[in-house]
Amino acid sequence: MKQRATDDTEKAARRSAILDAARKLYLEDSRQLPSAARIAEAVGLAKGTLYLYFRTKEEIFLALLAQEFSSLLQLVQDVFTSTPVPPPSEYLARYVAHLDRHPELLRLDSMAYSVLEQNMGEAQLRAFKLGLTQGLVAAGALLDQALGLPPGRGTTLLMRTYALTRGLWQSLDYPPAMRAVLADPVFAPIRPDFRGELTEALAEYWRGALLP
Amino acid sequence: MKQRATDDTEKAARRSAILDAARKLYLEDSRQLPSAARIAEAVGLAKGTLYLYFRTKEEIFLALLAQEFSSLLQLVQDVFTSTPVPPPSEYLARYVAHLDRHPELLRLDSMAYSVLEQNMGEAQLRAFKLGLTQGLVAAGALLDQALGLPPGRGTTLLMRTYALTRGLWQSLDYPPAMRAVLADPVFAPIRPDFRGELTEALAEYWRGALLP
Amino acid sequence: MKQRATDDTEKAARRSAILDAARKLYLEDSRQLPSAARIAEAVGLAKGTLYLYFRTKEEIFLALLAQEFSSLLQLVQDVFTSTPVPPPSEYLARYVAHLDRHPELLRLDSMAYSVLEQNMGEAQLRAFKLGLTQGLVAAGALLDQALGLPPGRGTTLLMRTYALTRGLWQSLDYPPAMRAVLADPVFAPIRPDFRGELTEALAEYWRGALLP
Amino acid sequence: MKQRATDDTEKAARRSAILDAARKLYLEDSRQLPSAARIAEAVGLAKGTLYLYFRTKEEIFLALLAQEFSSLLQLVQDVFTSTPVPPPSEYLARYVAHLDRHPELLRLDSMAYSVLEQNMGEAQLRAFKLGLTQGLVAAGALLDQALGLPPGRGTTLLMRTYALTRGLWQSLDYPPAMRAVLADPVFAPIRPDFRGELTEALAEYWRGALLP
DNA sequence: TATGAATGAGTTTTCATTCAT
DNA sequence: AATGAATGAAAACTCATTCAT
Repeated sequence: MKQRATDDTEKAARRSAILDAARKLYLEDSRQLPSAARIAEAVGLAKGTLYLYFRTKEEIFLALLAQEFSSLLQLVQDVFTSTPVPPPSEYLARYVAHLDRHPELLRLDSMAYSVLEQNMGEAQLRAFKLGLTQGLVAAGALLDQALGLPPGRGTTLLMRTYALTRGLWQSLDYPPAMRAVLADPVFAPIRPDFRGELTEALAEYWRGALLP
Repeated sequence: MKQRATDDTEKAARRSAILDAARKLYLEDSRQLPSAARIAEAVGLAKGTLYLYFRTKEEIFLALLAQEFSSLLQLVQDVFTSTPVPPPSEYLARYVAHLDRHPELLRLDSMAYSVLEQNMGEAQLRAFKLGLTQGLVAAGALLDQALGLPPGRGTTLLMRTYALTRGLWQSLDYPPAMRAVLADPVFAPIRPDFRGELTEALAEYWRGALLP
Repeated sequence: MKQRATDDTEKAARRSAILDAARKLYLEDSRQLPSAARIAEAVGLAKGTLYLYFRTKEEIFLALLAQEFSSLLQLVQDVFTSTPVPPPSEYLARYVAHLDRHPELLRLDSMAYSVLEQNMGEAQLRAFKLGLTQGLVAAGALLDQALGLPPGRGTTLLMRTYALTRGLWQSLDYPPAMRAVLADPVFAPIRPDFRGELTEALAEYWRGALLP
Repeated sequence: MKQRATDDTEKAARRSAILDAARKLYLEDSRQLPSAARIAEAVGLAKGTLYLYFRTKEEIFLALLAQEFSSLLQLVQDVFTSTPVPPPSEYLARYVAHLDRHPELLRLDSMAYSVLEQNMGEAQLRAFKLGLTQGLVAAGALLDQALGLPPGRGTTLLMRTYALTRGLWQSLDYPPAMRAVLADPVFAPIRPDFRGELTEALAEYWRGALLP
């Protein structure tokens, strides 16, 4: 990395490096957002420099989340613009696989509700939410087209799909400290196998949703 | 309230008073858990006294959540032990209505993921989770019986139902600061009408899940 | 000092101990207010304990200043309630001596203008100023009586006396770094002898003010 | 303004532009010195450029103060070199009027004590103080001549006059937050009318000082 | 000369929890 | 059992100044 990021490309790279460091640190201990000091140290920048690229620590977190959502939505495009159009089940399979490869996504998202309250300007929240919505609507439109759904229906499907995903995650993914607890047979009925449970639940939901 | 709680009834009453105060305070500002000092003041006890009834602040929060879940599961019993057995749609309608009357439930639950990580002993988490599971399994069994489902299926249904609920809530309920933002027409596609959205999504899910 | 200050007397003593430590530390380096951490360490209390006695660091500073002013005004009483009533010149001599014995007074006061802006609630400022005014008016009334002045005149005299004092101090007392500079003969015309200069200036002012 | 200041005239102009911007910004909010970034922005220069003209931010502040004092001393010349020599009262009237037209003077000066401590090299302080002294001595000499005073007496008079001024200002000018407070009748005895109070106090002082 | 990206020191305050009374 | 005084860890952010470009 150059000593100074002077043009826009270099600046974007630096921004990106900060996000990468934050993600990495977060995965090491996802009980809490890494401190600004640790992130700075990990990127090899001074604390103050972080604040040239993000106005608050929460903004870093939000940018990370935006990246994650963006790549999740990208999947819709990847799947439904290929020909012949694959069946929804293929999308769901790849969706689950994507979440598996990006364990930070649902963890970050599950902290979002608490974090967003704390230190975010309305404008920043709006921008974040707007970007998300636009991506969602665009992906939904693709779905409408590929599956011959009425306009807007794809967006709804995607949103409910993600809602079910997030809800299940929070029921089934427990902090390390909790893992031991869940091994106990009394917990069998809630089978803490996120991937299998998600696959099945989504299949049920989509079956109901796509009924004529 | 007596000055000193000597017998078990009095102690339970005091415990209960603490939880009531905590719930009330939380509803006044659900962006964060009320501080131990404020709760104490609201119940009319000294700060230290709180710690005679709960080991940590998070334990108060967890006890509250347990109460909420318990009353939500109670609904299953209320509905499915009546004769003739009402159709699932009635359960769903009453479920949605219950959530409406208990706005603290989903808010508390949405903070749980972050909070539980922070300051909970494993034993306490286990106890909480165990109680929840037992209630869930019992309610699931009732469902199995009433609807003639295979054993364990009711539990699964209830868990997925709640997962969808929680996931949608987090997508659609935004902090006061965010409300204004969501009013913007660009956000129309994600219709921030939690109740309607939930009703429809649950109907779809149950339709898919109950298909032969 | 007891481990815990339970009654009001002990609390007042603790408050006082904090102020004493703050004054001592300030005199050691009057370029800036000592940090909360250093004060706490000096009194032998935890940082947090300071905030049980004062709401902000600035409040400590203000309380200190209030003490100083109070003892300065006390002097008026000491002098002008004795019989026979001594001449004003005696009061002035003792006034100058008092300032000499309390080097922190004028230093603190000279920082006040900047500090007060920073972190003070209006209510606290008001309380401070009000106390000061009441003390000033009471002392002024004593002066009126002792010297047979028209009502209110004593207050005015005292205020102007202090104004001249503070103004001269700021012209003549320079930070250690500056001392060397002032030794230079080119500065002779402004004779950096605060005590002498003050004595003479006050004599002139009072002469003019007490003319018939 | 040219892009690059190459000769001395251009450099002086740039220096002057910086001071003007600093003064303007300071008047907008005199609770604190404007930040280097804001000054740079206001002049249309980069932050770094400021440091080509002033070594520290405090040096900017000091240069500003020097300007102000210089124009205040200029008044002595304006008044006492006219013929016939006007009475001291006229000088005092114009002195008060000047302060009225230059609200930044006393405000800046009142912050000086705190600020000067913090970040000034001894050499810079010396230069500042020296300039001030020379101006004061020169003005004092004019006074001696005009009023037939013993040598050095004029300098003393001016210094004490300014001391009284500064001291009264600090007693009577309060930050905006304090204004509301002072409106309260309990504060009447200290009549927060700087101009009137100053006029009267100076009259008394000069009367006493010019007595035979 | 001018720029502006990078630096990094520095400090208050909150609040869950403990424990002397 | 109840009190409430005492504890102390923990971290974001600003902004004057430097120096690579």
